[in-house]
Amino acid sequence: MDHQTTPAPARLPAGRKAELLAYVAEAEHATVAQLAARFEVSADTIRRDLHQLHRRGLVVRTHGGAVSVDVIGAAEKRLDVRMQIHTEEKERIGALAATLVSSNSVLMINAGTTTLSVVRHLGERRDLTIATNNLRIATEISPNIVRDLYLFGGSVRIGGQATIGPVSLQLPGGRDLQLRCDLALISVGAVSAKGGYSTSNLSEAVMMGEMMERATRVAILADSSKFTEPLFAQIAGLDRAQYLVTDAAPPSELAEALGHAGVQILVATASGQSENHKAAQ
Amino acid sequence: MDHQTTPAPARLPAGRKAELLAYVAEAEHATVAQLAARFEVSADTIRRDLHQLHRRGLVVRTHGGAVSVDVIGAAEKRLDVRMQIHTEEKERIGALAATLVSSNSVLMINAGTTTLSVVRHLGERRDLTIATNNLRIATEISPNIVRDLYLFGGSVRIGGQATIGPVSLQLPGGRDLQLRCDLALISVGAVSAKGGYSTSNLSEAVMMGEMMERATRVAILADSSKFTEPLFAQIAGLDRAQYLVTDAAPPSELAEALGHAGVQILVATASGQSENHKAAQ
DNA sequence: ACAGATTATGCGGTTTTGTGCGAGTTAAAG
DNA sequence: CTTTAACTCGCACAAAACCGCATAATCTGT
Repeated sequence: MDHQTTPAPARLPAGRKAELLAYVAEAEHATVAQLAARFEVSADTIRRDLHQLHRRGLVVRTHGGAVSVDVIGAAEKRLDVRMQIHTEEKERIGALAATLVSSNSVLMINAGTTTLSVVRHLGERRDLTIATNNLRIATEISPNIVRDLYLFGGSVRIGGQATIGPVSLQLPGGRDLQLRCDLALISVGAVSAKGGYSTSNLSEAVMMGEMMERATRVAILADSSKFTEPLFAQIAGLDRAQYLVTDAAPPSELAEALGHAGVQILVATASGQSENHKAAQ
Repeated sequence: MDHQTTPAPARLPAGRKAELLAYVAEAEHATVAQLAARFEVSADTIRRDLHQLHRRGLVVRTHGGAVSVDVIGAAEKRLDVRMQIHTEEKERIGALAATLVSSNSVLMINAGTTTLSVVRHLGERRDLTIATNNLRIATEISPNIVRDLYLFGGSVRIGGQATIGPVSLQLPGGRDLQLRCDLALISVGAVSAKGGYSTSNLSEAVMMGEMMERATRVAILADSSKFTEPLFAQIAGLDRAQYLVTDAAPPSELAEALGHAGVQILVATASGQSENHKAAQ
């Protein structure tokens, strides 16, 4: 696989980024120096490009270069079926979001790997009441921290470990009860100034919206790759949440919109633990 | 498993970690010295890499090297299965009960290890519709054999991998639907001539009863240790089922009662054949 | 068309990360 | 109990990343 296509004279930034993405995708991995030489720009420019592509989730940035998302996906998928991509960012977000949870409170948690990582960090809490549509929570949670665990019934999303259905429970006795909770933990697909919170699956969007409506406080979980254009189905406007837990400060426009909507932004910095930096490998 | 792919020509740190992970995954275990030679870096670097992968749960660190999570995962799973007293009898019962299931049919399955073993033997079926309160089914079933999978919501029984609630589903739209199925697979706690089918948990008994009422045909799964006195909560009378799948012929008094109730007794023998007892009236 | 604003790029600084080496410590094996 | 191998910790050095700023290119509004 030779990449001697063009000497790349004067090209548009966007065009270069597209080629850069194609290059990384085909070569599976590339170093910054390599790319700088190939496109005849400075290493700093390559870094900035890769940073953008990383934020859009098209590439995984690493120290020294970048690797294709398929590669990391394939590598992790091969042996990590039970524990989906559990990256450093998601763990940090989960740990920070867990600080919003106090003992004896009532939670609603939607499906998703990010919310699952919150559950892993609830070690000190006790007597929680949790209602969720996430099947994995039932298997991963420690029995010590939970008083009651309820699972919303419905259709099981194939592949995903979640159910799709209404946010309600009919306990033996027949009639439907109105449910409330202290805190809803919702992992969304996208956060944008224009489109608010959104995701790509309509049924899931409905569920998330219902959970949010039943909650006294709402925390949105979204890593920085979710700061993009709105996706297919809008869940709610920005002002519907009290907290946004993420791993990097949102772009200024979005930050301003969130501030205007009264959303408190919690950023999980890497400094907490002296672990590795970006999502490696 | 030949790993003579590359002599490792100046790789990215992250890229090396990815390959390292793949190497460990395939070889199942590897020593630090081995990996250091393979990737042409110092043993210290390998140690640091393994430490990071360990923190992310992708590998298990041991003295001298690391082992793949699959291996220990499989070991745990075996242990897990053993914990459920996953005897050969139950597997035989599961295999035999699976013969009652035809493609394109609609099943209701209750919680329990015996019913779970039925699911493992459905390999050839296709386009099944399954409704259950068993969380394990959602994770263990192959997506190829199921068209739709529904989970009854409710309280999650601690320790047990099952939900407790009414046998109904409210899909988005609001109102409750009447459900029917072709076959209900019910694993019970006891079968007796006097007490019919019974179990020790009241809520579960209610669920089993509801599943049976909604089924055209009912198969009871019970190994021979269940031919005892009735337990706390009666589920239904003997005549409510069409089949009893077990691993040894019941005592004569019970066999007679079952025959009188019109129950066909399927015995899974050690040789894999099924004896077909239709007790004479 | 032109001035101002926005974006993109490169450069020089500092800071962080990755790596190897050596000393001291700990764990496994004979 | 001894001995060897592996681990931990601290340090040093180099590469990479980050930050701020200056400059060039591009876009926008009148």
